[in-house]
Amino acid sequence: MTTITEIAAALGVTPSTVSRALSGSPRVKEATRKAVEQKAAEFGYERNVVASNLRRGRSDIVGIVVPRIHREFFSNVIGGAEAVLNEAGYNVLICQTHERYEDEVKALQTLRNNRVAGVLMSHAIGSSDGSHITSILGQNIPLVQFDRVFSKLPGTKIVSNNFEGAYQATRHLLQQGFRRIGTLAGYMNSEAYAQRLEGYRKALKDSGLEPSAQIEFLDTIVRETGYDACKKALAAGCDALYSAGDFSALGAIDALKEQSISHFGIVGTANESFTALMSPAMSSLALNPYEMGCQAAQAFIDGAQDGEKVVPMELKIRESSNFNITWQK
Amino acid sequence: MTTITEIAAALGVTPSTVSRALSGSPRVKEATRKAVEQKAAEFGYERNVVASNLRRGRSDIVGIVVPRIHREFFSNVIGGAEAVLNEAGYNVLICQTHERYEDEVKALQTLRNNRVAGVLMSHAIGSSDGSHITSILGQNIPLVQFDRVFSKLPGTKIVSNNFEGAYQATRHLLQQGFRRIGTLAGYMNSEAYAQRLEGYRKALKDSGLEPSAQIEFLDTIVRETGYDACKKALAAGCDALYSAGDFSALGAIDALKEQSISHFGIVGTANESFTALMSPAMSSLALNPYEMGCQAAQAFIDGAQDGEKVVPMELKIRESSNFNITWQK
DNA sequence: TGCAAAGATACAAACGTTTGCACAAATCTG
DNA sequence: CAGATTTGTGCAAACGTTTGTATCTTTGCA
Repeated sequence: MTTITEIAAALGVTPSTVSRALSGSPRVKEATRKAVEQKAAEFGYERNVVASNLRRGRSDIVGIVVPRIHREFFSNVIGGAEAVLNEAGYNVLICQTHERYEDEVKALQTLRNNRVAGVLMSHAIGSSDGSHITSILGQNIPLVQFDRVFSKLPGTKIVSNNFEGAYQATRHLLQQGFRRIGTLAGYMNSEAYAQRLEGYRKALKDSGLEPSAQIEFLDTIVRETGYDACKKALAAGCDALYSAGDFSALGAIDALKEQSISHFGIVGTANESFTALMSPAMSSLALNPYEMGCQAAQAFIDGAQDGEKVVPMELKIRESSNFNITWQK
Repeated sequence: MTTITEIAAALGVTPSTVSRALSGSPRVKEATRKAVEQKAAEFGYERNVVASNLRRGRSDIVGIVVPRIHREFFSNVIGGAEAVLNEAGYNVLICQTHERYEDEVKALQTLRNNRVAGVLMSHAIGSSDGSHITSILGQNIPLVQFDRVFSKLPGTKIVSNNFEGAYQATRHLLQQGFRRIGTLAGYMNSEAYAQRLEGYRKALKDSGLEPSAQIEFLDTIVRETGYDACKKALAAGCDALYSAGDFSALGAIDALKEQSISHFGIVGTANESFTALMSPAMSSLALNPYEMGCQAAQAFIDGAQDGEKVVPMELKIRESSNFNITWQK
């Protein structure tokens, strides 16, 4: 690997001049810049970013921390963020927390130790308050949160209109004719889930129905827990469920198919691609992950001011919320 | 951020001693090591990996290059690799190529410039020979390829038994009673796809059938091209398709449902999760991505010797390959 | 007790870049 | 044309570690 020192030697100038020439400083003659650029090309020079980062005290790497990359939602956020960041000259270091607090701490430490330029993150279910985040990142590493955010932390937060969305989804079920609607509600240490629960409750109230803790199934976000909760919902006389996640809705459908239930509506959340492909197709409250990723990246580039940006959700109406549905294997 | 120099000063020793103490060198007295470790803990010291990497000429980051992370196959490979690599003290830098040669070149340059410890990759469809890979990475960065590999390149290759798998999948269709079986065949600059095509052909020949270029639909890996190819297959009198990918198989199914075809079998490849959830459920030749990721990571850790490791595929038999199937919307 | 061997630490250079400051040359001003 | 300003380059330190070599201190053994 050639260095700026070698280029400098070949041209009879100093490394400083080469450095300035290559980084576009105005303090170098146009002719020298040309000469340097030519020699650099000739030698196949590429800046040693490790040295550069050490000297500058920061890197062009932006860390993205997500619970799991294979969730479509997150991989699409990453896709959006990456597109914007690459365009702006940043690279992306992706860390998974597997929903565990310990892994989240490790990931943040890794990113800080690598002196990343910033962090975009969606916190793990296992981390119930954000104090570790700021204490690890300190003052110098800008933070942008998306989807699952701790609103008391500094920096920009990119969120969905969870309250509105859940309200619409629940109202849609009511309009279809369902009357006793339960919810698979996720974890309450996540503000996103808490807001969805509130939206669901508001929709019930606005229709003159009283929310009941008996049919609010907390902490259900995976297929298995969705299955279990749905059985309880059936026992409790529900005829529909608004699920704050698609996988728990899938589990609920497992239960419905198993018992060949009729007139039981389901709306999930996230619009994972399987929802459109399964049969009957699942209605789902779509997030807009790619857009959220773009906005998170842009917020970082713009300097991560405090504040919240809302990306709207969109209800995708399919067969699972049709009143006349019969669930069969 | 505290440095080893500060710790050294606080203890009245030199930075070298601190460095050695913290990195477990046998050349420091046990008492000093204890003292150093205690002070480090007290100061909340964390090694500046950027400086460390510069000095050592390499980092603990392993680059993973994939076409797209939101393909389940790849995100699961990444998951497996990450598990093994984290365990061994490495971090993971993920790059997407979006199937484009130019992006692949950029990704590899980024990784090299960051002095990654190694690269695990699955090449883009757009890159038709691997010469750029070795020329960018050079001698010092070990390379492990997985799934889509260039076999002439040095380093370990982790592959599926594509030939065997496609042979079994096609034979399964034959055994079900299908007689004119076409294939949605992917891109021939990828050895994995080429081998699947060969396996398919062999299965036909072994049943006394002659492969025909007319019903081998090359370059079809996405939903749209699968749809188009299936229409041609129907026109050509096919009664089944072995598809080298799941998304093209999905497109084919779109065409079958549109025309309410009966007795037409489909087997896809990759076992994306939607295949089991859709209805009728799609038979698919499952890869073993998590295991491939683990093996790729392990091969890197073990030193990336030349050679090939084969991870077996497994045929998941579902409804789409049942002879009596009728496709309906 | 003396001397060699081993053990522990210090010294200093190096990794490759960036950047404040100094300085020289070129240009401008009156 | 002298002095002031601008422009272009060099010098040298710094970023925080790591590591080969040198130096000093123990320890062991005769």
